[in-house]
Amino acid sequence: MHNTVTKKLHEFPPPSKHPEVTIYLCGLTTYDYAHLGNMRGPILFDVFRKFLVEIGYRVKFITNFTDVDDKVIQRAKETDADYSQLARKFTREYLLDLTALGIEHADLYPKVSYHIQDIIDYVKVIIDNGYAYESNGNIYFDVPKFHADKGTYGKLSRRNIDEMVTECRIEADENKHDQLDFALWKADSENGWESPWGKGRPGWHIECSLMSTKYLGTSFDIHSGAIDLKFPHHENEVAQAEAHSGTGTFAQVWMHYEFVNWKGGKLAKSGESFAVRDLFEKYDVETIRQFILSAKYRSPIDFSDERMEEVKKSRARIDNFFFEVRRQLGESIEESRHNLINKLGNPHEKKNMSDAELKVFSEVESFAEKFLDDLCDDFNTQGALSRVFEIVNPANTLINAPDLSDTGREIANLAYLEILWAGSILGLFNDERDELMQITAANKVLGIGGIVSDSKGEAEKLLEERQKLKGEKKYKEADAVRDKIIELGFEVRDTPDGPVLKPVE
RNA sequence: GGCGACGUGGCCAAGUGGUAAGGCAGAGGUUUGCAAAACCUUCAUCACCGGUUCGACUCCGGUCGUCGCCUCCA
Repeated sequence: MHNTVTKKLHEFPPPSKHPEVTIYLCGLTTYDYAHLGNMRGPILFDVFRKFLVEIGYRVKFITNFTDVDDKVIQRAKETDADYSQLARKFTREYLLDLTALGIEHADLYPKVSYHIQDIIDYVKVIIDNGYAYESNGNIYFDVPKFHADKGTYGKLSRRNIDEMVTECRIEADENKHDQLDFALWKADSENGWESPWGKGRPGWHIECSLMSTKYLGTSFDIHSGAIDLKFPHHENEVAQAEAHSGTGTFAQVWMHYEFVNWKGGKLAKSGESFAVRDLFEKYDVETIRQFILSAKYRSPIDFSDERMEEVKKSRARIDNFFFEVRRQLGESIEESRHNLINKLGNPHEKKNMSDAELKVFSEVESFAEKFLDDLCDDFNTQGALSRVFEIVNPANTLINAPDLSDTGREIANLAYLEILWAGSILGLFNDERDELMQITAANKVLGIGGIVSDSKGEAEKLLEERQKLKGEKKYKEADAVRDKIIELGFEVRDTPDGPVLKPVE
């Protein structure tokens, strides 16, 4: 894993941590619908967790909700709403989006509003330790003092504190001793809670220090968030946690992912943006997930309809392979990868394979290792994804061969199962049984009723008609019938075994 | 001004000190009544300039360019 602090790759998780790893991801401020950028973290960590579990770890994954915040309060004022209700609404909506995207729930979603007393206690300790002071009902973190004692402020974001004072754009505040100081607690008579310093509410950074360490311990394995949180948010979290615990061990690894950009700039709720759920109408959730996974997490990724169409098309190749495997194997499809690997992998079986079969088999056989190796390499999802396409080609060659043998059929079957297995980690490549459920999940978010018309029966009738016309060599008429079938949402494929219908997305 | 990331074929995107995965698009071909699907073939010397090295796209320095953060933006 790449660590932001060292800018180097480190072995992760450290062997001493086996078998449990602890992860904290900075979550969402709940004042609006989530946009696609907000989903990069959750999608990445959904895959990362599944991957860690696959290679034998137990994962404790926590991501928070910032439901007490300037932005929430401001939005509530603008819309004349109660701010805690507003926060609850968007928390709920966000969870629906996560579900629609097939993202496994975190182990815990702590909210700021449930941790006010904890935060007050936490701030007290920092004050007692001498790293914070009170000023007109506000509590500020004393950055210069902390830095003088520990010398670590700016370590994460590689900032020089002396230069920051002259160059930074933080506005001077009468209450602060120093420009760099930041609020741990803000006086707020209107939306505040009682505290030893009067009515107020937590500053932004304190919640994450408190909630991460409360549930994961003073020192935990990964702290993650988008790149823009590196400074000041994460830098301040480190300072708070160290000022609180007195030790220099907060997160072992800092993992920052890049932005999702759109039209040359970043997606942001404050700028031009769109809600992720708006995409559900146009793209199925796997397309969205595959798009996010199609670049490394440390690179920015540009969203556009063109990109999404490309993803969709590439995905269609896999679907077509699945379709062909299911069509040809039908009932005889073997469900266990291990059975097939054991059977096909024994020397006797190998001896009877043709050269072509042997070649494909060895590629399929080594797939899983390559796939996991890529993910092991700083979570290279794009590399892992490309492995899937690497076995689709040879497997397609096999299954479409006119002289397909039983062995060849089994090898193709194995390739199919390997891809399903990879998909279970990536949250992709569900076969048709699950497709309907996902559509339903997305539709629930959109409030669309799940009406599925029975067009298949009709299409089948038309297909028979087309066959008859073809037999009479009335090709024009046959093509017209085919057009009708396409209108019903099916493709017609003429296979050596006769025509078949394939539902179009 | 400070800090950070990045610049790989028409587009997107991995990767590596020893001559560049994968996807999309393009061209040609096999198959097909046609189409669809599939397969085969074909398409780059890695922004530029220096340096280190037997050898660099990969390491170092510089130049140019793009983007982000420094504003409670994921």
